[in-house]
Amino acid sequence: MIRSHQKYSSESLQQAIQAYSSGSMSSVDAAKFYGVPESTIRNHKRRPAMNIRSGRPYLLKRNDEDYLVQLLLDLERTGFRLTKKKVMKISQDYVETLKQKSRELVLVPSDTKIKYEENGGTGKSFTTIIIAVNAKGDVLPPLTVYAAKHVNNQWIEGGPARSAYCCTDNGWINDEVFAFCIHSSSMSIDNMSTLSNSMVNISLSNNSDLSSNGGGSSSRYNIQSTSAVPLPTTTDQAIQLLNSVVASIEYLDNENNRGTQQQQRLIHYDVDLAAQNHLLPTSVFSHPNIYSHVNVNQSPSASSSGFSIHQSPVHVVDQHFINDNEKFDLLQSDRGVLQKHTTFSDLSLMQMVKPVMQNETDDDKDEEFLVDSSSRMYTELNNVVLSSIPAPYSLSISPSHNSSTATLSMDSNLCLPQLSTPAIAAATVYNNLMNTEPRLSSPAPKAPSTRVRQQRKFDW
DNA sequence: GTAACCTCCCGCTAAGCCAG
DNA sequence: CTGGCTTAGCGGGAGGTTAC
Repeated sequence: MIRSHQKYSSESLQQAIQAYSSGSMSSVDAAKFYGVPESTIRNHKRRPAMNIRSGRPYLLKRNDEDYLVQLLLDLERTGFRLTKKKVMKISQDYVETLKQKSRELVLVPSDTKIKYEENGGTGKSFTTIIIAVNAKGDVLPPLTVYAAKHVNNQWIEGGPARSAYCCTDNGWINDEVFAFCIHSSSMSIDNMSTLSNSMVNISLSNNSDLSSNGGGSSSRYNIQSTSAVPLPTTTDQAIQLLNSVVASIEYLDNENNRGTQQQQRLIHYDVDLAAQNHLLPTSVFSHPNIYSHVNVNQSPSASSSGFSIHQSPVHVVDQHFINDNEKFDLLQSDRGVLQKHTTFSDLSLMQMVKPVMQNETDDDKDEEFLVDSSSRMYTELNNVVLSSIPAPYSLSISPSHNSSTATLSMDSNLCLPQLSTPAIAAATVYNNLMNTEPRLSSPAPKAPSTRVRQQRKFDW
């Protein structure tokens, strides 16, 4: 028999149950009067806990569900990047809270906040802090890149003056942020940028017309011209002050577990190989001039900054011939012509990062970060002498040092993990660099690894 | 690889039926 | 008339399938 399902209203059923329960009507009379099946009326009297509806019960009441939705929307508006996992976690906690029979109400100050995430949770939520130091020792104000949609005002508290803040989806720098960094620093970087194993000659302008000049579709800045000069890997590692990964990446693969020491030995092997070929020094900053293969001269007409690099011994490499698979780590000069080679360090580094990235994908498909921070070790550059090259005054954002050299001193008392916010961490490092008096010294042995890259920490 | 869609199962209520 | 049994219908969730 096909049943007609619930053609009456909930109010009619409630009134019928009330009439039957009070004894004013029999179930038959109430069924006829309110149009509700008599068995349904009797069922509700027999089981008062029954709900008036069909199907499985909802997990949340309408009001509770609306509140949860509003909460998530508010979090998004405040710049909190919500991933699927975080939404699930918040919802689960919310449901658990509602399930508690006794909900305690407390009175707290209006500025009391809930610490949702500490130390990045899984260690994959990073905040990038970029403090640029040129070879002369000039320091640019920090750029802090948060993994969020909008910069929260609380995130910039304690940061140094003139520092810049921005957001990306994953907290890593990208092309747009790089251009923003350069633009916000109000500096002309003509002929003065060293990136990823190459010295890149970039000229930027804030041109809104991108299509006419081949600019990137997503970039607001127009790179007018570029050229690259190959540099050794060691140069790149030394100049990347805050992210100097000295390949101390441990193998996670048990079968190929070699450990940190072996990785460092491999790097040393790479450096020794370069030394045998009479190439650039093993320790870049210990060399009198890191651009020993490049004649750096003042040129009043070469660019607006009056600074140019004459690179007669080095062939300018067209950027279009550079791709991710080609590195310019070794420059063999014995034949009179510099040639590019993919070095052992590149190969080993790629082999090390690959399993980490694979594990990352398996462990957490929701997150966007590719490298597990727990498998990376960062090495500070302690008491490293920055060699001098002539630089235009326009590049000197900080008070210029009269000396031709500056010592980059990273104090061991910079307890970055104990700092509360990335902005304060940036201020600590930045102020330390600014207050360091230049002095000549030989490179000191590398200090024990310290994670300079501060994990995102919410402590509001 | 991922999102959308479909199917099946399960929990719950609605409703018909019957015996007392 | 009432209580109890049985089954249909509703809706959520898990897992599989399919399309992009």
